[in-house]
Amino acid sequence: MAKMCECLFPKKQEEVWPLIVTQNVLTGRWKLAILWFLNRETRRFSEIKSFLNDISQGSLTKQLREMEDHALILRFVYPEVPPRVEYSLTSRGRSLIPIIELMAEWGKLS
Amino acid sequence: MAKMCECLFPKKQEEVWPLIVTQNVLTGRWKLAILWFLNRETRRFSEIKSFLNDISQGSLTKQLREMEDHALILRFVYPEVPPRVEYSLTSRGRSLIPIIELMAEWGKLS
DNA sequence: CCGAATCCTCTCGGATACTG
DNA sequence: CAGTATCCGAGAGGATTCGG
Repeated sequence: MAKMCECLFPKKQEEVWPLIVTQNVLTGRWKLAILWFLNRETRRFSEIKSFLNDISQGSLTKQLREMEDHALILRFVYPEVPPRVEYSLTSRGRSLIPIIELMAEWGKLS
Repeated sequence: MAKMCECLFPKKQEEVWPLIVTQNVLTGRWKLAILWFLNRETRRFSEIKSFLNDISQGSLTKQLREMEDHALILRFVYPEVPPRVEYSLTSRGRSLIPIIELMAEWGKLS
């Protein structure tokens, strides 16, 4: 979404804060699609990358890190060579799925 | 959201298109807040501006134009001097409110 | 295979000044 | 009061290279 950000609203607009919180968490070019994709099942880095087939490795890493920081996804590194890394939704991340689905619904009808 | 954009997914990922459509429509620093605000009632330009009290006139105009282009809001100009302009949700815009509310809910609990 | 580090580009949004 | 026109800076995201 263009940019969703860390805006501060004054006291009297406190009611919109929660909305902005969610906006900030979901802001990022690929995050919605990633959530959508991980909802199906746990996925490897390379699987996500090929699903979003226009994304660069660097960008994907950034998006995943941010989502991990926001506690939306879990990162598990297998102690293997070559490395294998799997990403899955946390319960917090999974709690965003209803929003994703509503958005998908809306987009279908539009 | 940071940037929500006009990504093209290949055939096999067609299922995410609708999600991306919605993302594109909602992308923009102030759009969610504006939808939230206009849902209460029709508002004048200056009312919206003071609600989002950090926004500049130019930015507000841009956001509103985009939303108008996406047919989310309606713009009505009163033939007066000085000008008075009111913005309201279209039914299409109103159909986004459930999403907004879910997001607000989520932000409250987080 | 996955990711860190750089560099680079481009777009969004803010600041400012000006108009009817 | 509402809007347009310009200019500008910040930061998101892409490309590339290197490394474990």
